[in-house]
Amino acid sequence: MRWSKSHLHTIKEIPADAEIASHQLMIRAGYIKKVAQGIFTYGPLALRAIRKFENIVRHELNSRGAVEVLMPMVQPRELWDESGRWNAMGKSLLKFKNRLEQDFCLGATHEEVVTDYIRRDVKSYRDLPVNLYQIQTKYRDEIRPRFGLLRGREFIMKDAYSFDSDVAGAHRSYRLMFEAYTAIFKSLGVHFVSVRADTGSIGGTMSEEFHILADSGEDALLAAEDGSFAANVEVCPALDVEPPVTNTAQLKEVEKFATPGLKTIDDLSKATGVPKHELVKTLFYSTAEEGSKDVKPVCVLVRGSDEVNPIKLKILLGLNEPPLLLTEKEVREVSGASPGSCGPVGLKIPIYMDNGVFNLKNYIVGANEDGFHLKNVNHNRDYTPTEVADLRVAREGDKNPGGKGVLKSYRGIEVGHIFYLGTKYSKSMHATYLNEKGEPKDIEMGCYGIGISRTIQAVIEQLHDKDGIIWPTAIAPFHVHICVLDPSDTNVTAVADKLYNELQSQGIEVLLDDRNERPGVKFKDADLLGVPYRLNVGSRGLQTNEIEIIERQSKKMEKIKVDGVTAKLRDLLFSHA
RNA sequence: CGGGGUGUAGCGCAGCCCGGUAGCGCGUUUGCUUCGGGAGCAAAAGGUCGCGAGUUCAAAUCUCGCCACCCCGACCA
Repeated sequence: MRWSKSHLHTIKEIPADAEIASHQLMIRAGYIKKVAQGIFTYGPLALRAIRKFENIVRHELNSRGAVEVLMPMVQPRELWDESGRWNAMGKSLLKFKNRLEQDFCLGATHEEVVTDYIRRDVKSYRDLPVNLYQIQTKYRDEIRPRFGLLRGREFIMKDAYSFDSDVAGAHRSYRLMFEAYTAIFKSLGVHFVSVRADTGSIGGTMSEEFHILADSGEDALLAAEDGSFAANVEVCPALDVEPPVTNTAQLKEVEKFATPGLKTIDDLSKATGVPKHELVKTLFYSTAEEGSKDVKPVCVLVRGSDEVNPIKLKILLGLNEPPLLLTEKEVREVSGASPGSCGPVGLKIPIYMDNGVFNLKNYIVGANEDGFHLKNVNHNRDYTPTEVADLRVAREGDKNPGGKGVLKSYRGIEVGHIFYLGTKYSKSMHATYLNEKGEPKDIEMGCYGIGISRTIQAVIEQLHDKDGIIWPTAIAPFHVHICVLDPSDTNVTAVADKLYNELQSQGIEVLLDDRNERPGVKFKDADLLGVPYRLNVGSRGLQTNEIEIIERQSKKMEKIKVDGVTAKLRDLLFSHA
């Protein structure tokens, strides 16, 4: 591709509305242009990177028996009513009416459409298993789009759906996709991890996320250093390194004492001298469905040093969404006191206790009376917890639930997510098959997503330096970037053109900077765009029949004879594959 | 939706407090000189100051309303 004819435009200045490096670089390098909040046009170079990544994905999926299809972006309400998600998806599903006042939505995900598709054709166990996927634009009406392609409203996604006749088969399909995803992200040459994850609104019982590691990532991850365990903090079991010693202290009498103005655990710890991990925090959550007037409050107890993980509460209570904290007013109605002075004693609602509280004795809690706390409180004497469970947020330094050692924290960008769905959709949408005995059975399903456009930017977020992007060869828009340093020198342009043609004939993708610009401008732009190898073709070097080859990542330069360039690049690009 | 902030030339910003000629840098166009890490000089084009109303002789500037965008929280590939 010749720069002069390719609508490539870079900018020097950092755009004001881009916060993180990858977003700034994509805009500066002209890869993307914002059209509306969270909606972008992909420029020619971005599209090349996207297509390359798509083809890696296709290759790994096809080779494992998945079949590509393409489903509609506009979907009728009826299908979403069948699964119950027309309402359950909430506002992230963009709904609209056509001229006949019929309801439609833009595809945010395709479980409904794909289940409808297969149920029309799959009749027998002989038709299974099958795994269908597509690469397509999705629309989700995100609350707050940000970070460019990392959280867009419109984005390119690969979504795959597996259909099996039994659980064992579904697990095989799941493992196969796990292997495919591992191969896909490995081929990008980035640091990534797979972690245990929450299933969110998709549903299902088994789920793993793939993350590209980056400090600016939105997800907090915990992983053992020996690789024996990794999870999203959302679902990471919280285990104390030192198992709590059985406290054999004598139970003392409950005493009420005044704590005027003490509202936080910090205040209380300072005033009483009791360390935070021996204090008990009392919180209230609403377990009611969204939009319902009823609050259905529950009480949660954790140590003062811990935080409640609402997702664990969601899972424990079998809710669809993580419960929300009660407002101050609601807390007052439930407990009779404001949030700083609440405790479990005397409450008439379910009380869920975190494991960490269980071994405490003679502890301090709020008295459910403003300005007062109780000391020497003990559960199973002064109140009875409904259930004791793991409810706190795990953190760095906690015991590794999968083996030896402790957990370390990382930040990641979620680029892939695989779910075992079971029969959630096949049941509600009546997707059945006949087994060997002629009995109708619900089809076992799995679904598997990769954020294609997000991955492109996540790679940049992990691989860049102060000068620009550093593409891994696998998804680089071009392999080689030729800088024509003296565009008015016919000898220089002749050599550059010859190389351009010769390299392309060998399957090497070349961007030729043939603009009438000074060398410095071209060097800066080459670094910004991030193509793995750069050739400098200039009159100075051609005096000795030499040109320079520079590796983008290391900035290492080597001079080679013109004749040797093609062989050298073939060696660099393809030999170790 | 809650909290904070910003809207002035294609991009990045100043001007606003204290009302009176719309400015700077980058980019763009033309010419000359330059030519290996974002060149120099000269000239030029380009703006309903987010939108609407109000106050005033006079509003980018003061007041009110609306809109858009950005940042911090609850969702997700």
